[in-house]
Amino acid sequence: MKPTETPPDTVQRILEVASRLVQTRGFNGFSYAHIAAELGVTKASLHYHFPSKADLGRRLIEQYERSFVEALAHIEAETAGALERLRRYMRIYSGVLGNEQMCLCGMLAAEHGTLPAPMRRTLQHYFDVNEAWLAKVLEQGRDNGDLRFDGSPGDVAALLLSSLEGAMMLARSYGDPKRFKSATERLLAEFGVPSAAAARPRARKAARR
Amino acid sequence: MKPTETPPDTVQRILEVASRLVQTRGFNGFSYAHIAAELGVTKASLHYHFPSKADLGRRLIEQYERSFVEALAHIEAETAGALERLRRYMRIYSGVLGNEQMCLCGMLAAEHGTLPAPMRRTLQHYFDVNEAWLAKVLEQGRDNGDLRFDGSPGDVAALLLSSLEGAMMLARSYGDPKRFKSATERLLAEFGVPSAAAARPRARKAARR
DNA sequence: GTCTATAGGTGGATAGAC
DNA sequence: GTCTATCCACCTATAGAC
Repeated sequence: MKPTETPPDTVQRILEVASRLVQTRGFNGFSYAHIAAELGVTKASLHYHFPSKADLGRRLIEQYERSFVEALAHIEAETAGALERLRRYMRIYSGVLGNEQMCLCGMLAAEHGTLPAPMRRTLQHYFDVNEAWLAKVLEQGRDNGDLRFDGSPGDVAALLLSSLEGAMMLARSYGDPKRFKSATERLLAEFGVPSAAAARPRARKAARR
Repeated sequence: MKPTETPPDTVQRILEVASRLVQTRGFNGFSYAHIAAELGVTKASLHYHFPSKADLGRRLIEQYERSFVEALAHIEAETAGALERLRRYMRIYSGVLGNEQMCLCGMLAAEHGTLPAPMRRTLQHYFDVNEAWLAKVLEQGRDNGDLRFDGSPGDVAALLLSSLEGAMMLARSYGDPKRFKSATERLLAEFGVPSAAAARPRARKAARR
């Protein structure tokens, strides 16, 4: 039995609203006043749960990373092929963009120059975890023949992650999610699979010139 | 002879400092006070040249786009091959990143949700111009055999631009320009040239598995 | 064109009552 | 835990002297 936990969990509600605000307006574009207004509480009570904004920011990243790690575990449990896993990975970002939001950490990466040091370190960790997961999937896929690419899995993972973040940013700026979809499909086709994406390896190359 | 122009040009000096501030701290991360302090003038005199911050922001984008258009013209004048033009294009961004700065417009794209409407429109135009130039180079390169890629030049241009912006953002966040270099080389190799990059078309593909 | 001075607002953060 | 009240730093912007 739970002893005396707050049932709807104030902390969680604050984090949810704050996360959405950062993902739409950026860390320097939202304030305690915004959160307070949306939740119908005062700024002071927010400071009770999150003493400083740097504190709030750090915990936002930590929660975001946790939810990502969970999602990645689900992907590994529910899919077998490397290509399908990459697809699912990209679909996570698709979902974020569908809500007209930017990836929390992509947004913070842009604001890196003004972030408190603790947030920078936590942010780094998020990217490291993502890149490591992608590299693992890429390597396994290459080794069992699902995927084909040149160079190290780590380098490809880094480019993949960068491209996804950039594509989200531009697609959101254009207000056109199709831009993101187009980018992900091409990335999968180029890096992932000269075999599976087109069901006929050379057919599409013939479309050149 | 020049009649009575302000020699070091106050407006230009303001724009230069402001641009650097936006590219390192973001539009919501700098203030008139920052510029004033660096130039040794007062905030009030800045407002004389740029009445509102939205005004300043819009003119920053316009100037950034102009300098880009000039650079693109130089590239077209000095190089012939599509691949070399793409390389030169990427080198522009490399130079920006080398100063530990983000692309002005990539930064603003992240902050899109909080930008004044006039800035949003001007920003869009910058991306349109870049994408159009890239698409033109890609199409010409494909038609004369310099480049090979599937799909429309426009789609590839969009991915290329997105990937570059994303790669800049992440590389700057990691404080590691090599991450950007690695990304651009791979992009050139994948999209640009199964022939020129490796001087031996199939050799690198053979490195799979 | 640049200054001083200031308006009017919002930022993050704290003290202390309830 | 949440409130009222308040602090002080900073923000964008303007008025008016020089």
